[in-house]
Amino acid sequence: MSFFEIEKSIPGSLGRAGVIHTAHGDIKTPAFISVGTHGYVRFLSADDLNAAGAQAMLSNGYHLRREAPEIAAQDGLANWCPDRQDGLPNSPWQKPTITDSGGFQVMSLGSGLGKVVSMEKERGVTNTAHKERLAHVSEKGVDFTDPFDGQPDFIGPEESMRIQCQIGSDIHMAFDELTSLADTYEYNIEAMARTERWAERSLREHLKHRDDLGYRQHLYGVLQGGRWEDLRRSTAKTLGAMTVPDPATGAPTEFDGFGLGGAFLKEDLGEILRWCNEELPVDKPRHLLGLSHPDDIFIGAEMGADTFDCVAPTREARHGKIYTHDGNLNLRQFTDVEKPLEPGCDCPTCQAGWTLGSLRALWRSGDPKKKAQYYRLASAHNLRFIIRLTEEIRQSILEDRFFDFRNSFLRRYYKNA
RNA sequence: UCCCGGGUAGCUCAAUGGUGGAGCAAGAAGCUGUUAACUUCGAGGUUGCCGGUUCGAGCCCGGCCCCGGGAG
Repeated sequence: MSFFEIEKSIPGSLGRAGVIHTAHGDIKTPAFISVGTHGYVRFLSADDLNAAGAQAMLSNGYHLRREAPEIAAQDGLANWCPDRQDGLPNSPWQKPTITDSGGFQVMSLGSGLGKVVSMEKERGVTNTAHKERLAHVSEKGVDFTDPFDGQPDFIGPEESMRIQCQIGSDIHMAFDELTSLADTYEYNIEAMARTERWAERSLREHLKHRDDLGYRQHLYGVLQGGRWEDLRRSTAKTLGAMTVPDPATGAPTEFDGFGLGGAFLKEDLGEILRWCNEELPVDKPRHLLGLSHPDDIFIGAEMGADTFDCVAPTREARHGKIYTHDGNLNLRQFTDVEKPLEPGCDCPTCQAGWTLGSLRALWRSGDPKKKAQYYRLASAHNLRFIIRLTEEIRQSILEDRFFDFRNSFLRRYYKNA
């Protein structure tokens, strides 16, 4: 059985529905992967994730670097009981897992430290001064300063691969450098070429350790190149064709899939994904890193992305944004204890009868336990909303009605925008 | 009844006699491979009341009204 199978494609476009097979279960695509940076999704238990229809969880190699040996000793991330900070009981996820390499932190602790990741042109992004950064890039790798305790850590491709292979996620990302919207064409050439060299080193190291925990772990190469067509097509060809000899058999070995990375302007996203995916091998899965607003998911699915991850559904829930088919609600504005979040919603929160006013009361109370309950209920709702969206996109592809579904969904969702 | 302390934004409190501020709450905006139960932003005032001294009073003086503590 191959790692990835395509079940149906969208006629005339790059999109498809398929299934990824891992040692810890299958992922039916397109799929949204919920983000559990520290090995668990904040304020949601494994049972909550299952109730929301989650198929997989994405954690972070940088943030779990110190726990990695302990995770390996417990047979990998799927079986690991994390020491949770949100008061929920510790229990393992036991389903497919993905880890990011720490490449996002190269930007978020480096050039983007203290800034938001924006897709809006008019926001005018600037880079953080070098001396203020907590991540400094060299050819060898990245010197990080831990944002909490100030401890230094060096992580390069080899270190990232060893960490991820100890964590034992089913899918790893090659160690990459995410550039910011403020970076120039010239800097993107430099960073992309370095990311390609890091990709080869990542693949070489990964092959040494991918079976260390007794099951096959997979590696995705990550595409950068900013908003430039020549860079995107070039790196897609380079990484799509990259091979390294398997240390056991000597057989040329490729990446198992690809991560689509970068900071995007919304208006550029579709074109950039098209450039990448027209060049990448068709039969390998592609993960669009870090996006989940409905318009982005539709563009991603149309342009051939198979999986998505993002902190937005859960973070925005904690910050009072409630997702609905008619657009998002700011919970601050809703006090009606009779009004449902969304009539007919199949999420556990709505099924249990929670309303906008009752959730708002929990959120605005001064009681930490009630607030934690709010975070859980709202996160479950938003997560279910986005997961259901990917389920429906998948179904629409299988039934040959993707564009009809897209048009009706987006028209309603953004009608007030 | 007397003594002491206090009365300033919704709350807790700042403010040499010289343009009344902060934290929290409330309100609004933002958030896209989590430094994020976070960040940003406005708005909010007859300084208990009445009078006096002063160029100028939240502040000093007198009276009154509340609140807390103590004494009897």
